[in-house]
Amino acid sequence: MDYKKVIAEKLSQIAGMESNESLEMLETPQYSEMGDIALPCFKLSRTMRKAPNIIADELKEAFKDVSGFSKIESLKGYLNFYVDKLAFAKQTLTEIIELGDKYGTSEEGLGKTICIDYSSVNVAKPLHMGHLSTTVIGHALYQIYEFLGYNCVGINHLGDYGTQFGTLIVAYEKWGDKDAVEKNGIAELTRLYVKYYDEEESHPELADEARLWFKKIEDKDSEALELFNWFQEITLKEVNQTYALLGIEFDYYTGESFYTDKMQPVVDRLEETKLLVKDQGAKVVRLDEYDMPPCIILRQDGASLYATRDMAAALYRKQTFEFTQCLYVTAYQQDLHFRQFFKVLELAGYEWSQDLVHVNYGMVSMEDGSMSTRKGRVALLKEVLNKALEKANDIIEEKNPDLENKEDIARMVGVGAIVFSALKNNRIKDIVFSWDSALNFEGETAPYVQYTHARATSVLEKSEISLIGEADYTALENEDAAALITSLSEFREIVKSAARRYEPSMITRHIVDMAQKFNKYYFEHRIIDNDSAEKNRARLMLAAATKQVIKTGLNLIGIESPNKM
RNA sequence: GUACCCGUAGCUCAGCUGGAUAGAGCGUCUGGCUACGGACCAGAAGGUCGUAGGUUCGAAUCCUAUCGGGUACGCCA
Repeated sequence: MDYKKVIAEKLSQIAGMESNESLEMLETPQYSEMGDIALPCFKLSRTMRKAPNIIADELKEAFKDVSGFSKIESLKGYLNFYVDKLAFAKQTLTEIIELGDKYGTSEEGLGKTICIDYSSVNVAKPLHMGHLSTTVIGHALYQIYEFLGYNCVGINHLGDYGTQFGTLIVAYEKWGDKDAVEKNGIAELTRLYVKYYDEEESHPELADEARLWFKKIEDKDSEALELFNWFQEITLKEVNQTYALLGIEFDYYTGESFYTDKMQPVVDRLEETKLLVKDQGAKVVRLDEYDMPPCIILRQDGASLYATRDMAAALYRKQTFEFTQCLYVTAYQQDLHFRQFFKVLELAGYEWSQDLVHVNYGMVSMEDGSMSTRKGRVALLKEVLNKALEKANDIIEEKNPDLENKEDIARMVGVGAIVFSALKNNRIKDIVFSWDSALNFEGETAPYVQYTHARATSVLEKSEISLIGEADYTALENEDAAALITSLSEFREIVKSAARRYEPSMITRHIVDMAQKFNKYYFEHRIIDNDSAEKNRARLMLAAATKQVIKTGLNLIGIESPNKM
């Protein structure tokens, strides 16, 4: 039963409004003393030409016969509805327990496909902290949309195009060693890069060689391609270990180079629509009308650019996957780029350009300055994860040394802590990486929530009463239980909002909210007690429902829920 | 210079399409394990919601201006 709908329908009858219009007027009060659903009557006072408090009084009478509410109260121009707690508790808990991990799912996405472009690792470069946000946000959105019934396509848009790969071949040919690369992977490739740039200072002619090698890659010269593919293989093998640790898999690893032969149609279309104009030797699309600098499509030498490739990729994805939306999870530094190429596609007549979404996020920097590969200030993602894992392990040794599968649990907790910290705040916020806060396991953190889950599990295991059978929900007639049940029931809407706003942090925060309310309840009330089996059952159902929703929520943001820790 | 983003407690942040008394966590101080897991719970202290106008019955939320911080602005990605 949807209480808001019931109220909205009745209100529509009385005030003669559309039902969605009256639904929008309803809100959830800030304080539970003011009821569960509130109708502010201020706007009605204009059309009804009466004082809000009088309208509220009158509506109170009109709502008298509506069932499902234990009390309806008129207060200071608000009409406050108090839902029948017993019925609500029964409905919410039985629903969660019956649906299990399906609770919160939806069919809104059936038959729709969403492409998610995230993580975008560069060939021959390691994953560092700068990749954390895109990787975990993208993965969370993937999980969330799948949960809502969408078909998701996860794409790792590899950075595998550019002269840099020519330089890498030069470096490898001159100073490289097959075994060293096989053995040390990306670290060795990075060493070769650095060596190259050192040498280039005194031997500028190396740059010509690099350009030549890159040209060979583009021309699909077999020797060049073989080396390049090998570098890619080495890179993927290594980064996949980190992805595995995070529990992430991609459907496609189609990088920039994949689109090199797919750009002509884009250029042709821009020519046909007369959007492409020559400017200082380059070909651009002017965007002055839209308060943006021109979007460069072709360089003076005729070579394509970032925007050109991204447009080719968008076209390809539209044709291949027929997406209803295509999300790009990249940092806000690229805001302009996305606004530009979305606009160019729109001007070129691709009406689906409005389905392209730049899911931007803030930058990660180190405490002692900004993140820079050259200055060696990057924290590698795998190092951060390993450190968190060690910390989790230490805590387990200290608090629960007899725990089984310690390594597994330490992985879930340690990795969870890092993922959680990246999904706790709104995407747009910049993050200053600090070991202290990343390795903090108390308060609003993954371990806190996981601990709550383990606690609920523990109680459930301890009890011998089955969840099936008559339950006496009067055992849950207290503020703490009511607050928890409300929070659990809000989960569905939270998931939908998180999807609508591309904001996984909404889920993260709600999980914390549920955990806090459970812990409060747990502290104030016994779950297993010496009263009737029916009362015990009601309280156990509350614990079971909490366990379920926390687990589902954590899963959506890519975090596991250990039963013990 | 232009465009966009951010500004809420000492710190890190919530606050949905404007609604009643602005909320968490961390840190500080204090208290709580003889019953289901103390990675927990409770209490205290801490606020001109950057500033100034405006719209409104009502503004942290919308508009304008302004200050502070950030990002991006043609042949890199």
